[in-house]
Amino acid sequence: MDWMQLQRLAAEEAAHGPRAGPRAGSEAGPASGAGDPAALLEGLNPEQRAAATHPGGALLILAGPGSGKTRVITRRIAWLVATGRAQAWEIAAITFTNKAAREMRERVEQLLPARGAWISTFHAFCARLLRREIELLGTHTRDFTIYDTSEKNQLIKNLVKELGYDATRFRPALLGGWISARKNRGREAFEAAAEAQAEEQGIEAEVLQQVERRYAAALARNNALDFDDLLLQVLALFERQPGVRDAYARRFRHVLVDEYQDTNRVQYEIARHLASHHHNLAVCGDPDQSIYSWRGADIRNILEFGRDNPAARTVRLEQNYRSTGNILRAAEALIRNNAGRQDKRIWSDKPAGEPILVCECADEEDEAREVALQVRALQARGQRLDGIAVFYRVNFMQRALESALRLARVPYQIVGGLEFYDRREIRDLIAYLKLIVNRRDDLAFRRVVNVPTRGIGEKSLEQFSAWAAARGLPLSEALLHDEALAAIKGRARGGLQAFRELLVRLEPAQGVDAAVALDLVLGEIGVERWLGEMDDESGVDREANIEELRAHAAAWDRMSSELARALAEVETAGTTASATDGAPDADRPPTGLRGYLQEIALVNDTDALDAGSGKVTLMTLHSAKGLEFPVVFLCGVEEELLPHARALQENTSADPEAGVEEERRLFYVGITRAEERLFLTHCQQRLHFGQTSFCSPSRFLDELPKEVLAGGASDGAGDQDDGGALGVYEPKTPDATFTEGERVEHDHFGRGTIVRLQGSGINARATVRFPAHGEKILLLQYAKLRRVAKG
DNA sequence: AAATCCGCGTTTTTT
DNA sequence: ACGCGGATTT
Repeated sequence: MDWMQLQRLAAEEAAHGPRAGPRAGSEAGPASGAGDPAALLEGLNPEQRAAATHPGGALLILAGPGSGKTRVITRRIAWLVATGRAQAWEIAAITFTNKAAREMRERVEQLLPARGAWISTFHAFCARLLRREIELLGTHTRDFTIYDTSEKNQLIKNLVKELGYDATRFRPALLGGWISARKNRGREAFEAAAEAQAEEQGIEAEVLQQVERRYAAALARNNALDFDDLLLQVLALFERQPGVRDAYARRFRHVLVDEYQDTNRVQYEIARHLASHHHNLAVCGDPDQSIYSWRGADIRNILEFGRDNPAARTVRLEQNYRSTGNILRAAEALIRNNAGRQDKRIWSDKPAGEPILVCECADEEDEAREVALQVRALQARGQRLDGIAVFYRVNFMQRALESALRLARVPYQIVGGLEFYDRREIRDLIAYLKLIVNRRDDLAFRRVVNVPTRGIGEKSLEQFSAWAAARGLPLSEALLHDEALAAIKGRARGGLQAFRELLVRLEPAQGVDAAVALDLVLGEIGVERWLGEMDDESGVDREANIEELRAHAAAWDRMSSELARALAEVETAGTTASATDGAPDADRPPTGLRGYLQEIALVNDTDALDAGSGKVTLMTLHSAKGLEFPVVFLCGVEEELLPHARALQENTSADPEAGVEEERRLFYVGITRAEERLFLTHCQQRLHFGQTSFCSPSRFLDELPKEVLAGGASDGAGDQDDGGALGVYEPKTPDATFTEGERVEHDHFGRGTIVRLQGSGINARATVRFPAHGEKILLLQYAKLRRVAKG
């Protein structure tokens, strides 16, 4: 989200080289001894060391939460290079999120002078590979566009309409989901299931198939790939072109895959192909943290790794260096309720620490206020805000938390939750950029052909696109034919002509830096008029957004060219191996406009959260995986939310617990992010779709041992004064000062009657009906209410 | 072709 | 409650 931050980062990077990672402290050890193998192993326990120094062959690292997994992988990479077992560029390390990739890259760079290892997500890895090789498949050029989910839905919607179906009944997002599901899991295996499910929703299998076929064709026509295709096309390439497969398999002497429990079938196969020559495949993961089955992740990949690779060495990292005893105990007690897991110990020699606090709140506003107040209290006791995280199950919960934090003047940053790219002006500009790079992108064409308005309406556009379709031409190419325009009448023809000339003028932008291309577009389209015609009474500052985009693009240009320079040095200094040996010829991440587009397609801007930001971090539980914070708040620990109602539906008859168990793992992931303090909150009621619905505490709360909870049994120590903890929490005593129905007086509103009392302690509130002002909800802590005599 | 109005789905989770 | 898309106006 914070674009200025990225810009600053870029500046720093240019000035001082890579900055310290979020957990810089943990890598203090061998920084000085970079390249010295012995120094690289400093501070590792025997298991960690065994994993880091496994010489080759298959390696399975079963890593409990907080067991130093990232540390082991980064040290391993450095160790492989330092001991001459691999060149940096012969290593592929694959992560699941961009955050993880970024962190790993930074930490490896601290240990290792040489850059050049491919450290990225599966998707980024595949995109990079396809930029070089996709033309071998014959369907796309290397300038292919990557469609994100909303672009994909838009395309599907167009197709549904073209087929003459009603897009409200056949909802594009649903269709897209099924198409994606089919691509990701074994295609045949899932086919029947998806169709059955579709039928249930009143969508005929035939429609699904039709749309699916058209969608695949449209992607090819537009020279575009969706997220799933990035993976699938790599697999197709490897399968159809064994030579290419072998070249990469030879080149990547060592392949490492993190979060292996979350790989899907396609990713599994890609990893196997990559390791098919040297067989040095190291995977790392924790079956108890598998939380992506909805995305096709197959937990069997990790459970059966040993079966796939009989010679595999298994290393278990069980010592937890992160959390206090209480937190760890809670996590362990919880996860034990999952059936059929390998019994894995996690242990720590840390003291029990503070108890876990469970807080019942009246509603989501109350909950958010509670979090804000606790944050302030912690801050007053010297807790840094960037050591605090707030997690929630679903994105919509973000709102209440945000507004409470804003009200309490607590600075915060949000991870995930798209926002920025959803803004119209940003999407328009990006569509222009995409169209410049990939002239076949009809989706982008349609988006911007009338932006700013050129008098081109739906009717004339359909007429025009019919002409193009009849000849199998992309829209931007059809535009060059006078014959196509001749058929269009009125104002629209002039508009199309103007657009044609515009595209011609934008042509030179193809090879330039992103910021330069953006400026060219902005200069050509006439920002004034464009902004003028977008309704601005909503108060959104579109000009500022555009400015942010420019700053972001400029920052990216600087960073990528810097990186390219560094890599060029590696190349000239390093080996002269030929291309057939998989040497890093032309092996640089894309730069310029093309690179920028790839970047923003794959990297959510909010991935770059800043550890030194001085801000509280908000994110979903899914985003939280792999991170750690001294203080964690976990909100909405309620039935229907955690476990989520939808997950409960997915308890199939075959596996009646599957849905709940994944939700339990999600909770487990959340708990184990906390180092010192953990707060769990749940509400009595919550606003859902504008309606209040009642909530009961999550079943998972009952699975936590009472002894680790504040106010829990035994422990002897005074839970009651609660001061044993940070002294933060107010005891939950009912506020006896007022009773419902009582007459009270308020400084501002005058006299009224208490309708309702809610909450307690610092959250005690009264709903008071004032004759002159209606009903008001007052925080008793602040509102000075006086009891008045009746009559 | 743009402006306004109405009804419906939204809220799992991410690349 | 809200925003989007479709349908209806002007």
